[in-house]
Amino acid sequence: MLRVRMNKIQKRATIEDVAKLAGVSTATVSRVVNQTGQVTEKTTQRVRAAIAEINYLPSAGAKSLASRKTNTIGLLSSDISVPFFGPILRGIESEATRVGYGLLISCTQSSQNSSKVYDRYLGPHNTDGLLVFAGTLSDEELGYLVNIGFPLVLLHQSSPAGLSIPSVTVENKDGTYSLVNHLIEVHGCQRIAFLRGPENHQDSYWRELGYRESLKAHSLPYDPHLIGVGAFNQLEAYQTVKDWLANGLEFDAVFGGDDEGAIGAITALREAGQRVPEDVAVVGFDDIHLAHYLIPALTTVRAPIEQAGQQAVKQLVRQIEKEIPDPITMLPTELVIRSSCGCSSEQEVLA
Amino acid sequence: MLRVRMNKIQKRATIEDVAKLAGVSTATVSRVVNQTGQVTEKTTQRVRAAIAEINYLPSAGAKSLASRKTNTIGLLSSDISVPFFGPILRGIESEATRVGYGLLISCTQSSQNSSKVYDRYLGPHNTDGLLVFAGTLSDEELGYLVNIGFPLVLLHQSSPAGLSIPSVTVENKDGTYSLVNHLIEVHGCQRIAFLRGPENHQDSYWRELGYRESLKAHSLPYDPHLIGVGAFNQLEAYQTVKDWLANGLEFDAVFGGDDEGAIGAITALREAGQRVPEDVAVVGFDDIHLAHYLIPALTTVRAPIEQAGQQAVKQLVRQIEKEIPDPITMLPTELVIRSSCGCSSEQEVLA
DNA sequence: TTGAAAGCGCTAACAT
DNA sequence: ATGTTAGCGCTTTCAA
Repeated sequence: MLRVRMNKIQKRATIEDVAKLAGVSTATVSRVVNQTGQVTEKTTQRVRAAIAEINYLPSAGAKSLASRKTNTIGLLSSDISVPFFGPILRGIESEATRVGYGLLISCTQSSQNSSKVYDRYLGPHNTDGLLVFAGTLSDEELGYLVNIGFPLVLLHQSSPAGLSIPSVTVENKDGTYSLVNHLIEVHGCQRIAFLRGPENHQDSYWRELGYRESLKAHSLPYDPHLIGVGAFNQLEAYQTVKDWLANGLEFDAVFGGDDEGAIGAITALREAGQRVPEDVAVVGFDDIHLAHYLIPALTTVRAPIEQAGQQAVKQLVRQIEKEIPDPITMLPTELVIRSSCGCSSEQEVLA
Repeated sequence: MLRVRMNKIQKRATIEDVAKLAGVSTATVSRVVNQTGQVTEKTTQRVRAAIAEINYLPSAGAKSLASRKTNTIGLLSSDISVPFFGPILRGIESEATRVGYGLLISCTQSSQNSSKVYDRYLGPHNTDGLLVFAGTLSDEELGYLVNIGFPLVLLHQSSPAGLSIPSVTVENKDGTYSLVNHLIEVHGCQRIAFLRGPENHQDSYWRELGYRESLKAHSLPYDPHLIGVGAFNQLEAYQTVKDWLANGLEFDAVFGGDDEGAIGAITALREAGQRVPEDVAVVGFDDIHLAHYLIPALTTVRAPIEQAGQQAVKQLVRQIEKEIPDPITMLPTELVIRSSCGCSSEQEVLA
């Protein structure tokens, strides 16, 4: 008795129901729904009314079967919990919605079933194109997809040689260049240590380049002793700096490679009784939420992550619509000066 | 000349191609793909070989059209960038993948088109069920969906009266109760201020209840003057505490309502020259990433967010499979004691 | 401007 | 154990 009217297995309204109700053919309903072809204003009204009346919503499955288009894009990411995933997803979602695409997402621990393209969760069978985060698909898989003409955009990773897949990234080199310039020009740093990111990581590569170019631009020597493993990871950075300190390495600044690396460095420095920034300046990259709240607040580089997501979708949609995408989209970064470099920053905790 | 072999508009392999290649009927291919019905080992092999050879992947659209099942669940969220979105999404994604469902996500600024259920991005037309974050769907919309028998799970929000939609949340009351107990029992706090969260927010409600129960359990009076607006927001919390201080309100502890509120409180206290935790203890709720790094490190309450995501998917899938879901899933929280309450916490920056 | 009808690629009876 | 076949709900020529 508690389950009155529970058995309403009424199937959902179909285009045919609408057609019948409006007294037109399904073709006409399709025309007004998709705004394709000419339909009298009057007919259009009737159809719309019918649609509203029975709460009609076109079946996505039937639609894509008939039109060979899913109107959905896929996002492939290796780890959803990287700090900038939120902002980038936000950018992707808003842009996808804006241009009328659904967003299907999936995490993949890469290098597992690397060549089994055919049992992927995301692909030509359920999406019109894929946004591929760094490290989620092997070159082989990418090659396969490119080969069958499937739209792809690389995020935070440039295209493997051979395949020319459009990619969108941020200006790592420029950002680092400005950052290191600041250390040298404003704070007079002379021996700037650098905590390198993970091997084979594009960001690491370009940041190191920016670091070197800045040194060169100021006629400062590149000293390999000042280069260590940071791996974009607090603990590794901490260990490296601790070792440096134990070995008596001299330096007046540390670029952590990223903000996590900078935090690790600060921790090590502090444990060794060094003051930041008085004794050693420390800077990071990424401007994670936390950077703002550290004491001292971290000087770092900010990238327009959300825009990167939007751009990626734009480039992908271009391909889906058979237009030519930009081969590379490189978003500008911005220096965020706080206190850890030695600048005195205003109270910005509640900025 | 640069575009050799560009025109490969070869359409994707279909089940028929596989059938032909393997010398069987499409029904048999369907059987081996979906592991439904009996098929000889030998035939199975042939089919699998054919599938692998032409890289066959069943069209999702055709599949759902024929089977009336999308094998996809939808996630509706109002704001993708709340701090715990990462972990919860991670839980949702992993569980969805585990049970063989795709994940479609969409953000909705609620209270816009509130009743236009039929032009929603996510719904019965493209998903088998929806995970609904607090504040994304109006009661009316929820009612409509419940009414047509569409599987729903509420996240971080309990069911509106009338509709009995399964929900999964965390133990806000218990968590707060333990937290306040700690302040009273361990640190001897007597006048504990409370920064209330947003109006009509479920978390606010239960946290306040936990706060009051703890006071009562220790025969401490409930003083309305000690209750203020925190709104789960740094700035608001900051203002409130600043006002309190200006007005000479006396208190020996502040529960920020959440971690953001706690941060706002700490800022205000510090500006007024008060020391935390020596003069005033401050505690939060959520254990955001940042909590760990604050100075002093924030004592707070941690919820198993990722598990909440998993549970939500589990409950949703139960409904999709016509099983009975748990009406309410309440995940336990855990007290995280650091320094801001007055405890001396070990160095845990690199924990 | 509108309708009829042939698929789209798959599943699920029903046969065999 | 396997094949035949009738849809699933939509789009899209082609006619009218």
